Order: sequence, then C-alpha cells, then structure tokens
Amino acid sequence: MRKSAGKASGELRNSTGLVGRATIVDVAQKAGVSVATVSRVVNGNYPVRECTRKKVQEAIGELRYVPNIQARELNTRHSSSVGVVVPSFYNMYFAEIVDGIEEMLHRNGFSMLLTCMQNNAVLERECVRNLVSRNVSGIILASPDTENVGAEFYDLTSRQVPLVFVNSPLSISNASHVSNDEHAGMILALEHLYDIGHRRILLVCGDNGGAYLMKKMAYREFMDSRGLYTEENIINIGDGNSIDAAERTERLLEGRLGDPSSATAACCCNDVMACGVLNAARHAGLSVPEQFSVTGFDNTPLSRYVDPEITTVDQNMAKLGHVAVKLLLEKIETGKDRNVVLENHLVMRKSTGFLS
Amino acid sequence: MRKSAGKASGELRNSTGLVGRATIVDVAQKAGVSVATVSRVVNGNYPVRECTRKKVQEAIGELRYVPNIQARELNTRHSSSVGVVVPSFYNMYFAEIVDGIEEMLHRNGFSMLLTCMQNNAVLERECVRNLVSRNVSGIILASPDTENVGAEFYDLTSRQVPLVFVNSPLSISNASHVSNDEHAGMILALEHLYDIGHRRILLVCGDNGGAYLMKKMAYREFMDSRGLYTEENIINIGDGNSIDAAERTERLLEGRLGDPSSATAACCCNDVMACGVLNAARHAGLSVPEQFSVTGFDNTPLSRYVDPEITTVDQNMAKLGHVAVKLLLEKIETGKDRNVVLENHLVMRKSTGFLS
DNA sequence: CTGAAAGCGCTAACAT
DNA sequence: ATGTTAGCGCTTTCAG
Repeated sequence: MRKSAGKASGELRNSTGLVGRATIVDVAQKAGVSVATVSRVVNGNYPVRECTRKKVQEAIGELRYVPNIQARELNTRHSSSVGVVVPSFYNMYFAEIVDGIEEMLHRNGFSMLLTCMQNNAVLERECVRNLVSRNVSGIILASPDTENVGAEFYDLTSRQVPLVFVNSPLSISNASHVSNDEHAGMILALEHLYDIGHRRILLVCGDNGGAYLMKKMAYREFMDSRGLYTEENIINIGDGNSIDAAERTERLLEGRLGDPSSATAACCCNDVMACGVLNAARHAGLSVPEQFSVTGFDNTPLSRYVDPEITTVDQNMAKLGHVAVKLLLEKIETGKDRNVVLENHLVMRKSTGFLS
Repeated sequence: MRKSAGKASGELRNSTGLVGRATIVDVAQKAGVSVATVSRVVNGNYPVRECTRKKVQEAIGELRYVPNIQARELNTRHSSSVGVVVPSFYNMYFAEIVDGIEEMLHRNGFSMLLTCMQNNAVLERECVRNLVSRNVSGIILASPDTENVGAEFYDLTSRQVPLVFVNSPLSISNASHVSNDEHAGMILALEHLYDIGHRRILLVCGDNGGAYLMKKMAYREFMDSRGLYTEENIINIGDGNSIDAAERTERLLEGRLGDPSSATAACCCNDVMACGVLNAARHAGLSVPEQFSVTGFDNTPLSRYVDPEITTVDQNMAKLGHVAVKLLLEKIETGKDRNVVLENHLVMRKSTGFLS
C-alpha cells in the first residue's frame, strides 16, 4: 500500500497541520495513467491524447499537484535558479541593481537566491559556497570584496560555476564582467562644473571599495591637467554607504564653505554625500546653485527627493542588472565570457549653476 | 566504467569550459570508502574512525567536493530555503525588511529565494506557486495584494506550506502574521502635533494598500474627537511608493500653504511624502519647523538625509523582518501560528516644533 | 565502525 | 500514444 493513499482527502503529515504535497505518482494513480504520461502533460514536450490529458489535468487540479523542481533538476542536471550576492540591501544603489536582476531572471524563467555579505569577505566566500551547494546555474556578484577578488578564491570558483561580476575592482579570468565607466562619469561631472565656471572644486569621497579609487584618479587627472589640483580639496568621509554618511559629510564640510577663497563647488562620489553637502551649504548660508554647486553620483531616487534636485551621474542600475543576467545566461549556454562597460550619463538638475 | 573517471584531473563538461562537479561517489572512490561513509563525515552524524575521516576529507579537498543540497533535501524531505515575496525593492521600506529577513534566515542556516511581484496580483500568485514548486519550507509575504488576501488563494496555499504575512491588510487562517500598529503610530504623530499647538493638520496619504486606510481612520478618529475634522484636509497623492511621490506631493500642496487660514502642519503616511511637503513649504517661503511642521512615517534613511531631519514614526523594519522569520521557523517546527503586533515609536527630529 | 541497498520525485530513453 | 525502468546525488536503515 502506498504511503499516500487517501492523501487527497486530507491526510495530515508530520503534526504540523499541513497536507502532504501530492507527487507525480499520486497524480498518475488518480488519473489511472503512468508517471511518464503525467510528466508529459506537465511538460508538454511529447504528444498526449486529448482525453488522457484531460484526465491528468483533472487529477492535478484536485490534488493541487505542484511539480517538485528540485527533483526535476536533480534528474536533468539543469538548474533554473541563480545566486546573487550583494554587500547590503541598505543602499538604494544595490536595491535597484537587484531589482533589475530579479526582473530579468524572472523574465527568463529563473529564480533568484539572494544573499547579503554585509561587507564581510569571509561571509562572502561562505555565501558563494552555499550557493554552489544549492546547485545554482550561475552566480552574480555585485561589488565583491577586493580581498577575495585578489585572492585565488574566485579563480577557482569560476571553474566550477559561471560567474558574472558587477562593478568588480579587478577582472577575474573565466568570468564575465559588467560595470559602469565611473571614470568617464566622473569626468562628465567635472567637465560640467568646469564649463559653468567652477575652478575650485572639492572631491567628496569614501574610503571603501574600488570605485572611489577610480573616481579619485579621474578627479586628479582632470584637475591636474588644468593646474587646479590640490590634495586638500579631497574630502574623505569614511564609509560612504552607511546610514550616517550624509551627516558625516556635513560635519566635515563645516568651516570649508562660504569664505571667498574656498571652493565654489563639490563633486560627490554618491548621492548621499551630495545630500550632506546640500545641507552643509544651507547651514553656511549659501544658496545652491546660485552660490555653490553640487553634483552627486548614481542617480538614486534620493537625488530627486531633495531640494534642489541634485545634478548627478546616472549609473542606470536597472540596466546594470539586466546586462548582468544576460551575460550570465550567455555564459551558462556557451561558456564564453564577455566584458561590458556601460556608459554613464549626466543628469542635469537644479543643484548646479553658473556662478553669479 | 564510471562517467566521471579522471574528473579530478580536469575533464571538461558540456562544452562550457566548466569542470564537472564532483559527487559523493567520486569522493568515495578516491578515498576508497563507501558513499555512506563519505556522507557520515560530511554530516558528522555518525562515528567514523579518525584515519578514515582524514582520507575522506583529503579526497573532498582535492576534488573540491561540495554536497548537492538539492539531492540531500529531496532525500530527507526537508528544505532549508524559504521564499520571500515583496511588492518592490524600489522602496527602502521593503529593502530594510528584506535585509532583516535575510539576516535572520542566514543566522538559522536558511537561504532566501526572493521574488518581486511588482504590485501585480496575478504575478504574486505565480510567484507563490513557483516557490512552492521549488520546495521552500515556508514563505514570507510582505504587504500582499488585498485581492489575493481576500480570495481563497492564500487559504488554500496555507494548507500546503507555512505562511507568514508581514503587514497584511487581512488575516489569513492557518498563517502567522506580524505587523506594526500603524493606527497607534498615526495617533502618536498626531498627538505630538496637537501637543505642540497644531490644530489645522493636513493628512497626506496615498491610495494603494491597506495601510493607508488604517492611517486615514486613525486620522479621522483623532481629529473628529476634537472637532477638527474636515475632509478637505486629506490629500491623496495617488501611488505613494512610486519614484515621483515626492514631486506629486509638492505639486498638490501648492497653494494650500502659507495663507493664514490654511494648515500649520502636515502628517504624512510615509517619509517620501514628508519630503515633498518639506520642499513645498520651502517654496512657499515657510520655514520648517518655525512656521510649519511635518511628520513622516517609516523612519527610512531618507528622513535623516534631508534638512531639516524629519520627525517620523519608526516602523523598525529590521525587527519586522526578524520576527517574520521567527514566526516562520516556529510554524515550520510546530505548525502553530501566531500574530504579533509591534509597537511604533515616534522619532523626534527637526521638522516639528511649536508655532512661533 | 563500515558497506550495501532502497528510495526521495522526477525525466528520458527504450519498449510496446 | 503510453508504459516501464534506470538513474540524478544523496541519506539512512539494516547487516555485518
């Protein structure tokens, strides 16, 4: 006698009050056909006579049968889930990338296993191993830890499972990469400020992650070539993604704003910092953009919420997510990897203007 | 001959350049033991002689063996992944809940399958079915669609898989629930405004979701009992979670601010709206909080980024996520469901003050 | 302490 | 068009 006899009529399982899930065997029995036939109507990949199909579908309905994807994938050695690893959901920047990834995955019939490494290199490795263990067909990593990227960890992992890096500071062999050209984006912002007359321009940046380095380089390059570079115009606010980044920015700018010899503009490495600058300017009695200009970076919603709306560099996070998925699917199918660099655009808003 | 002979030395698979993952059989062969023994050292659940263990562990290391959790769980009929369904990641509110959920799941050895229903009831049902199909051991749903909650869908689903609802407008039989007492939170904000002298208080709300209804009721109740209620003081800005909610708020408040007979404060249903009010006030030449007070709701980072920082009602999203997971684990283990209502707290900041 | 073998739910030959 | 059956990789009795 089968263990699941009478299941449809409400047999309970394991004392948790749940009805045991019907299996393909239950459906086959109820419909009076073989499991193979049930499989065929579920997957629609082989011909089945109309009246048989009907019987099976009825049984499926009555039993509320849902195929067990784990079993299917164990059998076919396919996997329709992919792993995604992000440093934090706390930052809108990553939230939007994840949004883009999920949308594209869903559109392609994949599910997303999402883990958060909390800016912790050890945890990051654990996350990746766990995902491999769960048999994902690939992994997307957003802003991975420099330490891991530098070590052999990802070089080894990339031989086991398709990997796509989003905004990785370094390039990994045998993996695909997508990133924004943050160097060019920075130049865009600086050129804009320069064009509208600013010469003494602060750089507000953080100290974690490879992106800040790249932006700092762009700044130095741009300013140097115009004989405008001074190291003291670089303001490092520490962790640029934490909740109090805006406040720290504001505090660090106190006393640097307003007197005639000081800067007339600030170029920020993200929108939160730009917010902090906005607040500092207001407290210093400077009106933006008439007396002081500010640019942000990322084009998160925040840049539109505040007043004045912030001129910022759009990183198009949704697209970043979409491309990451596309590259992953490519790699899963063909094994080939590819590097894509997305262009940044300057989004002109109200926080920048000619000096009056 | 086994298909995987020589795998460790670099045999390639399926033309994608990946090394085939070693299985338990490979490890057993390499170590010269049975698969049962390998299983035992991997799981550490049965005694194994020290020297055997060592041999096995060496083989595991050399082969970079990672156990296949799908196979394990198929066998044990357990599952260490849970599904999470949210309306959108775009809203910091949900991002923080997800953050809390993921952290707690991780701490308990679970993985998170995250899907986004994009404010679409049909998609929501599809997501849930997909998760069941993937054999999750439970599902957490944040702010589910009222339509589905009202219909029999979740009543049926709750018999198949443990369900926990976060901020559900309705209660589902056989499922756990956790939510904030948004009614009480609203009263907190209103009392604060009232206490510091405000009588003509606007309510700024949206029109989607059950939470707005509850807040509207609280507002009506509070104002009515003091003879202060007028319907025209309720401002509905439409979709309160979309990217332009702040702008729409600002536009709708134009002309309603500044003249002596108009309101002196606005009580908003989320922080984004409060932001919009802040901007409207500034453009109307009103200084906050000296001439006009504003309260937000949620206590998202946004409320701290802007100037003045917004007095708001803390919804403690991280805790909401933690409790959701706790309730789910409880339900998985015992089958019992429970309803938890979290208290809200007023976070006093700079956007509210006595009328001067 | 270790091995052999059954079977989780499913798919895909291979028969019929 | 449909049924039979051999596994996918793993855990877990049951024997030794």
